[in-house]
Formats: sequence, structure tokens, C-alpha cells
Amino acid sequence: MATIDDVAKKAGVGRSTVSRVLNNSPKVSDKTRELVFKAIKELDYHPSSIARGLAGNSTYTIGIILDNTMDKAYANPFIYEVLRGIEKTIYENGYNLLLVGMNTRRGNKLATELILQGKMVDGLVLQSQLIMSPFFKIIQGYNLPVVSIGKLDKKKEISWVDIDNFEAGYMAASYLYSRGYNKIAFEGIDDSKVFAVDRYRGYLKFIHEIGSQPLIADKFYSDVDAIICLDNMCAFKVLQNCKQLGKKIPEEIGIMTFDDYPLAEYLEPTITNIDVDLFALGSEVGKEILRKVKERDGDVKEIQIPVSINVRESTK
Amino acid sequence: MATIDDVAKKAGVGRSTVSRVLNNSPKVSDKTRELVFKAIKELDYHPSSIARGLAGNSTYTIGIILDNTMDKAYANPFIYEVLRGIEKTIYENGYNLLLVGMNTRRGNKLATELILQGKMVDGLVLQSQLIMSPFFKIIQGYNLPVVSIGKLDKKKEISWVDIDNFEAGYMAASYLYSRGYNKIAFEGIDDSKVFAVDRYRGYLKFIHEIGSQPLIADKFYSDVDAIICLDNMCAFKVLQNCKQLGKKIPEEIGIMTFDDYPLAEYLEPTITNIDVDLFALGSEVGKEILRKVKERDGDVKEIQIPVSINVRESTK
DNA sequence: AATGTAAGTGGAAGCGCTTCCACTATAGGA
DNA sequence: TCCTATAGTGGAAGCGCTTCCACTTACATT
Repeated sequence: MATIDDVAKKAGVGRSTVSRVLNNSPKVSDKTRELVFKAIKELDYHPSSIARGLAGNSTYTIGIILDNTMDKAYANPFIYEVLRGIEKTIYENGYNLLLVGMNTRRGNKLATELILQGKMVDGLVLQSQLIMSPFFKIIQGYNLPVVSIGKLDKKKEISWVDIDNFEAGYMAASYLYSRGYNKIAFEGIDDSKVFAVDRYRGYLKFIHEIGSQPLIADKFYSDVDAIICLDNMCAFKVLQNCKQLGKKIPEEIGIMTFDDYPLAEYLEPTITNIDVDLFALGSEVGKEILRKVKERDGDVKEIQIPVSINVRESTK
Repeated sequence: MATIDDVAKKAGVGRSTVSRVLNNSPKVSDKTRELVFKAIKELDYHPSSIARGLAGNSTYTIGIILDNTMDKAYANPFIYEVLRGIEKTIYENGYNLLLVGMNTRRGNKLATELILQGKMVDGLVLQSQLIMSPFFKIIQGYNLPVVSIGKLDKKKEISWVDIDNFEAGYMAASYLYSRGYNKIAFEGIDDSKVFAVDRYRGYLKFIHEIGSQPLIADKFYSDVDAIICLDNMCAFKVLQNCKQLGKKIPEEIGIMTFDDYPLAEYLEPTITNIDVDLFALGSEVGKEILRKVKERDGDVKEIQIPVSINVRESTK
């Protein structure tokens, strides 16, 4: 295993010069730089992140804390799609990802230790709900760059990235209206979740803009001609109800949901939905944490990922 | 941030004694040990993994390479459920998880570098399909402990952990038979996937044991009274076909599938299935890689996770 | 009393880097 | 011509640990 000294010797330069080349310092002449690169290639040298971490102040590692204790992965696959997006950005920038789970007692302890150790990770990504949890207070003391997956309603001096759920709700309502539906209900309201509240608020805004009142569908869907479902499971139930009631989709009733989950594609009819790009969400999270790590600047960004519409069979 | 020297000073002992305490060396008297522990607690000292990695030979970090380039997380959430199991075991044993994705070109490079750097990870977990990939050859040179998620059909001198898919197939057939079905077909045969082949082989074994011949259902399901579906998407289609054909479930036709995916629970009727415990699979992967890392022994284990049955409405 | 042994301990080297500091050229200005 | 910046470079210290080696005890053996 070649070390930096081997490279230095082979290139006929000093150890610090090699280091400078590795770190893209401008204070190296082109001639020397080439010499060093040649030696690196010949020796197939790879710098040790461990040593770099000890010596300098960067481990090129981002920690990520997942709140996946409770849910089975397929009950809540969304966070993993976000993870994929994060990975991509992180890897492309030459960083590593250290996964810190909360699914054990030790999770908490470990997460804390990572920060206490200071040098283990350069930055931390975590889900918004964890920011409310008690252990997060410990983190705050160590002014480590942090980015939240998911909107923070209270100002917390932390950057966050989320789907633009307000826009999603608005877009769903406005699309249905544009297709000729005008008694549009919203199903599955849930005050406890920020994304749910935002989707509903987006819906509300549009409904008010056209001078209407929000609706909640009754048992027989008799007073509505379209239903926006909070999520896929909700859509699934609404769909089954419609079938039992003998309602024709999309003629008598239009249905929309959010997230282009496989269900939406396999059901009969397939469901029109507002597609939320979780992979893009993850990418932005990655970009933001790297920006904070590299620039070491403190300004807090609130990033919303635009949504798009996926027209299928459940709407006119 | 307290260091080992601070602890040594506070406890009034040498630095190496503190190190011995940290590493559970028996060569420390109880008195001294207590003194050191007290100092550690008072200083809220946490050893730096980075420094330990550089000095010793362990980083207490396991690398995991996910082959998640292509599939959206919800198209294939299974691997993430395995991941949850791995996390749990790894964290409980005081190790960290370094995630290495393949979802970029750099993925390959990085994964290789991790190994080349040698000290970055103590062991490596990867999906069976990656073992066949060209980049795996590079890994082999560095005799790092490796465990495969998923069965390896060819002997590769690598431990693997997988669901007992053969048993799963056998169990499905035998359960249907025990409920009075005797014209049992297998739907969704796929030669290209080890798990699919094993499920089918398990089915075959039972069918032969009762002196029958394997069946493949025709378009109208006229010659069968039960169908074992390779996976949930397959089951979903079979279910829809049955409805169109007006077949009564479970009276006229019994349906079974594998994996207790949410679909199985939400469909009408709900689907009886062989539950494969992917979380347990992950736990075993974690245990096995830690065993190899700690014991540094080379014996190859082949671990099969037992399956269980989940009776729902689609069978008599 | 002299020797041997084992348990316990501290000192120091070294893991592979980064970075500060001191140094040497080289070129430009007086 | 001499002096002074400045770009470029090498040496050495140090990051926080582990581990080897040398050393001191205390006690059992002759």
C-alpha cells in the first residue's frame, strides 16, 4: 500500500508538495504537479481518508440519521428514495456516507458520539422529526453543518429541503378544475403531518380562488365529482368505494393522489397523480449539506422541490 | 474535546493504561481500571474512531455496497428492509455503517478505493449480484472479510445469507394441498433469478412428493384450483384476472404469494402468503460480517432464514 | 538470601496525513 | 548592481490513538 512518502520519493519532491497537489493548492508549479500525478498513477496511490481525517479537519464523510426504527421499509419506502438521491450527490463529490440508524438504543448514543468525536463526520443530514427529539439538543452545541430532510415549520436555523406540498395540493385542485370537475373534495386530512397540512392548504387556496368552499366527501360520494386523496393508501380505499358504489371513473368521479407509487400504475383504472420527485429531493439535500460543509457559511436555506403532474386514467 | 492524554492525566496513569482499559485488556488491575473509568466519565471522553483507525487496525466500520442504481426505492424496497436489519446488528455491536452506492460511475471507483485504502472499513457487505460484477475482482485481492446478501450458486469462498426460498416454495404448495387444493399451478417462473428458481424448485419437490405433475395455469384458469404467484405484482395480476373471469376466491381458486408486502394486506381479498423475514436476514448478515471481522477466520457460512406462513382470505 | 516469574505499568515510536514555518530560487524595481 | 518581493518547496511537528518494549514491583521458588 503506497503512502504519501512513497509518492514523494518517486516524484523526487517533498511530502508537503504531494499533499498540496492532493488538495489542489495553487502553490505548486505545473511541472511539479505533473511529476506528482505521474508518481501517483504509477504507484496506484490512494490517500487514506483516515489519516486525512486525523491530520486535517475533514473526513470527507457525511453522517445521515434515519428515523427508521418503527416502520418496515416497504411501509415507508419514501425515505429510501430520498436516500438514493443523497447518495448520488455525495458520492459524485467524493464524499462518503456514514449511516446512523435510530433503530436501537445505541443509535442515539452513537449518533451523539459521532458528533462528540467531532472529526468523524463533516456534516449531518437528518429527518425533520428528529430535530424535535431531545437528543438533537446535544448536537446543537457542536456547530456542525446540519440539513433537514423535510420542512421545519418553526425557525430553527437549519436548512431544510422538502417537496413543495402546498403547490402539489394547489396543482391537483387546479388540474381537476381545468378538466371540468367543480365539486372537488379532499380526503384524508391529517393535522399532525406537515406535508398533509400543506397539501390541504394548497387545495384550499385554489378552492377559494375560484370562489368555492372546501368539501369533504360523504359516504356515497353524492355531493362531489372529484376527490383528491392525501396519499396512495387513501386513494386505494376511495377507488374501492367507488367500485362498490358503482361510480364510473373518471366520468362520474375523478380521482387524484400524490406520489407515483407503483400502486398508482397497477390499479384499475390507473390513478392521475401529482408526482413528487423524492430522488431530486435527496439530491438537493446532498448539495445543500456539501455547500454548508465546504463554504462553512451559516445562512439557512429553505429549498422546495417543484412537483409535476402525471395524467392517467382516473381523471377526464 | 477530551483526549486519551487528558484521561491519563486525570486518572494519574499512563496513556497506554487508558488504552488498555478502552480495549478491555486483562492486563489492568481492577483498581486502575476503576480510576480510568471514573476519569472517562468525568471528562465525558469519547475515543476518536479516526485515530483508532489510524493507529490500530480497526475502524469499527463496516462498508455496505448497495446495487440501487436502477430501481426506485419503492420498486424494490426489499433491500432496504434488509438494510434495517443490518443496521441494528452493526450498531448494537458498536460498529458504524459506511454506505457505498453504485448509483454513479464514481460508485465503482469509490468502492474500490475504500478497499484499496484498506483501513477505511473492516469488512464489506454486498449484494450477491455484485459478486459477479467485474469490479469485485479488485476487492478479492485484499482479503477483506466479505458477506453476500443473497445466495451464491457458485462456490465463491464467501459467506452468504438468504431467505430459504426453496422451503418457501415447498411450504406454499404443501399448505395449499393441506387445504384441499390439488391442482396447484406456479405462476411467474423466472430462470434468471436465483430466488425465483428456488421457489419453483421447492414447489416442484412437493408436487413430486404427492405424485403429481407441475402445472402452469391457462388463460381461463380452467385446469387449476390454486395458483402460487412468484411475487406480489404477479399475484396482483392473477387476482384481477380471477375477478374478470368471475372466479370465486378462495372457493374456486386459491391464491398464494410471497412477501407480506402491503399489497397483500390491502387487496380484496387479502392474500395468503409465505412471509419472508428480511429484517432477520439483515440481522444475520450483520452477525456474520462481525464474526468474520472479529474472528478473522476464513470459514464460509451459508445461512438460510426460515420462512413462515401468513394465512389470509385468498385460501380456503 | 538469592533468584525467578508474572502481573502491571509507563514511555516512546509510529500510523499517514496536513500545515506551519523556514528556506531557496527567480524576477522585478531601485 | 543590490535589494526585496514572491512563487515554490522541504522539513518537522502534531492530529489521537495502539502497541512494542523496558521497567518495576510483589511474591513464590530454590
